[in-house]
Amino acid sequence: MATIRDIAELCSVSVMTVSNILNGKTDKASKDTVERVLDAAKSLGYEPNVYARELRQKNTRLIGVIAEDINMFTTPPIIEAVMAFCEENGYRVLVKNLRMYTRWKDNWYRNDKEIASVVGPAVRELKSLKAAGMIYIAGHSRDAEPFPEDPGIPAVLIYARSLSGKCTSVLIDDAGGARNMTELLIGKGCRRIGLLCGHPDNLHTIRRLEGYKEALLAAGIPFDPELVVYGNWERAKAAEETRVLLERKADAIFAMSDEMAGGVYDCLNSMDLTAGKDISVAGFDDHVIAGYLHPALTTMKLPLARMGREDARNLLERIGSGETECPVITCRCSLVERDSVAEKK
Amino acid sequence: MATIRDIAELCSVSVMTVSNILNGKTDKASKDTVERVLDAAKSLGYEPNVYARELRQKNTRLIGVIAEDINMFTTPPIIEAVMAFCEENGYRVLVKNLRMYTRWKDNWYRNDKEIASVVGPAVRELKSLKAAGMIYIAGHSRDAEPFPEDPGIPAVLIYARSLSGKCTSVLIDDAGGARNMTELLIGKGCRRIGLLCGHPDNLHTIRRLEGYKEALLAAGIPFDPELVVYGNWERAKAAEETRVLLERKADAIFAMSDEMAGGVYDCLNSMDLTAGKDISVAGFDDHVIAGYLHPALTTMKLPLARMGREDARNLLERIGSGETECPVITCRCSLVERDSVAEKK
DNA sequence: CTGAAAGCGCTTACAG
DNA sequence: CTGAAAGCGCTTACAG
Repeated sequence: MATIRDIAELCSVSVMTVSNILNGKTDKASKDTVERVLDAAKSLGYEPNVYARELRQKNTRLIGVIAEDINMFTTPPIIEAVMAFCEENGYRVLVKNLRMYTRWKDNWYRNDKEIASVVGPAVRELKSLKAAGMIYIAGHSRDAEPFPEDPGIPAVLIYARSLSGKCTSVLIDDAGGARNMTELLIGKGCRRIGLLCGHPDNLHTIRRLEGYKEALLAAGIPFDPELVVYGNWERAKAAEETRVLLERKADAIFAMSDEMAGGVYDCLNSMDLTAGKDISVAGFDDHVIAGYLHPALTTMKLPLARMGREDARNLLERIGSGETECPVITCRCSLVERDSVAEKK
Repeated sequence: MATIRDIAELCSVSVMTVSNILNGKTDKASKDTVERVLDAAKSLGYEPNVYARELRQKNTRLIGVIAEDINMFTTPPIIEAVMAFCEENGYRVLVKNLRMYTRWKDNWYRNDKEIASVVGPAVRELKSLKAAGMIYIAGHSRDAEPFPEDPGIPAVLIYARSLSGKCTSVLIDDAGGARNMTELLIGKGCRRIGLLCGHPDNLHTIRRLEGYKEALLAAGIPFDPELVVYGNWERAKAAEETRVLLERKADAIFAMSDEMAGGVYDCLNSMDLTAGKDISVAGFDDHVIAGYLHPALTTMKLPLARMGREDARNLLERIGSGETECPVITCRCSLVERDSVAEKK
């Protein structure tokens, strides 16, 4: 590996001139020298030694990403977008995977103390690596404070809301997505839209419920609490709750996740009913399964890539500007119409 | 951040004594000193400066992972397993995502030159980071040489086969998986098993076809080339080919991927036929969609986590031992029986 | 059992 | 426009 010194010797200049030129401070040297140094660097295949540079400088070009679980279907598209943006802007990205799901199955998000015991070391490692910024990708929306001791560097939360306001938060427009889906259903003539929710205390649940109510209100349809049932984001429970909704004469079922919509289909199948024919069914997420359910599921697509990009953009901006204001950024979902919602006869 | 020097001053010893002790060379110091230094390190919250260490040492504790695309469903579980194993053994993992799919859609694996133009910089970066080892995660099986110029450090390929033998290759036992699935089908009484393949020149295709033939041979069933059709791993084409297979009186359809099995279901649905009732259908992968297809799809689960672990294990072993022999490691699939295969009446 | 010195490859004031 | 010197935090021979 060629070093700055090799270049200096080759060009008969000092290492610091080379350093200056390589760092773009070309006004400090004559055009001739600049050219000779640049040529030499190229011909020697010079690559700066990251360790030497970062040891000396206080600021690195490293962004640390902490993902609660890269096996959750929402995480890889976000990471991909974050990496793309950061790398285009000359930052390296280091991903730490907390493996929450493997560790504790579904129970992990109930236990903030255990989470802290896993997040802590990851944050410490990134700080000892002198990361210029940190991105925390939560598995789902909630109020969270992954950096209890002030991170000390710009930080962004995706999918979670920071209570302290010390991090930017990037969130899904849950209310808007649910409102739009409910409007679609109303437009098709549905009047008794059953809402199959996730856990009651979950932020996605709360916001999507708001959106549902807004749409009803705007259409002048009275809100009937009987038509709102709670599941646990899982397929099996969703199938059970579907039966309840059907007994209550729902003429459409809007599930808050595609996996739960899978449960709705299970129930319909067992009763020889068909989505989009006997009853309209809608999901949320645009998970891969949506297109393979039969009939294909109409759903709201999560703006994962956009969230990743907005997130990285905000972070790099704050790193560059020293801005300390941390906004809450909300990204819109988009409707994907397939075959499970039909005009009501 | 506390440094080695702070500890030295606090304990009134030299920095090198501290360095020795912190690196486990405790035989070079008195028990008393060891204890005092360790205590001081803990109370100061000492974290070694990675940059300083890696600058000085030739060997780092960094494993570089290059993924062709982390959005492929096979990749995250592999990365997760790799990270888990490496971190348990004190290695950091840096993931580079090549974003092949985003760049070139489905065409990327046909163009080795363009691939090289993207892989090259990633490899160079990892080498300039002095990675102790490299892992390349391909999107699918093929003969590949991601490190055309000798990597110079231990390297492992997942999902691809190295022709040069300069990398360990970790592969799926495609032949075994296909053999087992075919045996299952034969055991259920099927005699005309239609095989819905991927691209003809693809390694998965070739090996799974072998396994299929082996099972037929063992059962004394003559191989009928009419029952083998080729798709392109995609759903739509698979639906078309299913029709061909049905015309040729297949009594079961074994699709080489779950996504193609989705196409089989599309065709059956359009003809009012049901998998597991009118005809047996089997897939390969155990992709999430398998459980949401209706009836749920019987398939072969890919050993992704095991591949990741075996891979990391081999790499760390070779880093530790200096062993240069590069084995080809094959991991078995496991059968997941659901509802799409039934006893033939 | 312990330490003084050199050096990894770079950047940062400072001087000329 | 150019350079000599110091130093980032650590480890590596070498000496005592």
